[in-house]
Amino acid sequence: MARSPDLTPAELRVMKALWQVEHGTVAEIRAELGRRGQDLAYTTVMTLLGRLATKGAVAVDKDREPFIYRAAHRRENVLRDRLREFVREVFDGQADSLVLNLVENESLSRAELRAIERKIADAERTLGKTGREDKK
Amino acid sequence: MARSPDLTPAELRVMKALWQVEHGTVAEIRAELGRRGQDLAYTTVMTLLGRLATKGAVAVDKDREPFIYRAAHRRENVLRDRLREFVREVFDGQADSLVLNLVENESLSRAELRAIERKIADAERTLGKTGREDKK
DNA sequence: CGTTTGAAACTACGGTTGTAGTAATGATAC
DNA sequence: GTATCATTACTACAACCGTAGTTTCAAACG
Repeated sequence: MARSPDLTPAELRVMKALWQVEHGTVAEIRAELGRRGQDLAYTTVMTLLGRLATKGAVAVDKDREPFIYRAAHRRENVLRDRLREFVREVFDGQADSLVLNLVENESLSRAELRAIERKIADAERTLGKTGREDKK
Repeated sequence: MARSPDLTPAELRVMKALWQVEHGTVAEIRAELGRRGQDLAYTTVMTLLGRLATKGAVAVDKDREPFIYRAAHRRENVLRDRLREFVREVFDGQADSLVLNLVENESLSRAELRAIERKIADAERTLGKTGREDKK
């Protein structure tokens, strides 16, 4: 299912700027990065975009100049994959342990906790509907 | 409060082996890594332990030879810090968004969801007790 | 047209990471 | 006590990362 490519931290920051602007030229993406407190030389942004293009993380429209860049993967999918990876590498796949960690160490406001409770209720209902049972 | 040092993926794997064995020689740690499917040359493990020692992530007892290594930070603290970092870098600090992501994308069994609900209830009670209000 | 200019392409470079080989050294086994 | 073995110390090295400079080129200006 078209795994989203591995991104370095700097590359991820570029992707975020790109998701923000939807699509744009190097200059525009650079400007967005600047707005986010990440000031990079024009050529640095080019280098990063070039690397991202090589990885297939961004698509480049070279018909018009300056080239127009656009993300090749949806933000939510990339974040989902990163999270999966993180859960595996750091929490040995124990997603629940990660969540408990967050719930216990402040990190979440009351409203956020409520929102999560709601989602959990939904998720449990879905599990019930599909007859899915507990793992292991 | 003594931030735990930055660890590369390979270094983290060594730390995990170390936490598992509590303390040990290079050979012992290497064996534990092997048990976890991570076969490395003896000297590679040494190199990593050396780097970790330089960073202050492990303490070395050089009184007896072979040296005895031991983690300088508690596992839970290191994981907590890694998680914090991850939430910031990938989810822009939106811990709730991360959790929702997990709850929505399978990842959690029914039992795990229940456990989380319990923890949330606890957390909300604590928030109430301390009179802490929602952020923002 | 010759020149400036904006952008793309290519090159660079020091630091980190993962992995390990070689050298030195001290303890061990005969 | 000398050959062997375990351990540590030092060195290596290619790939990757973050950052950016230099070169090239084509269009736009005047």
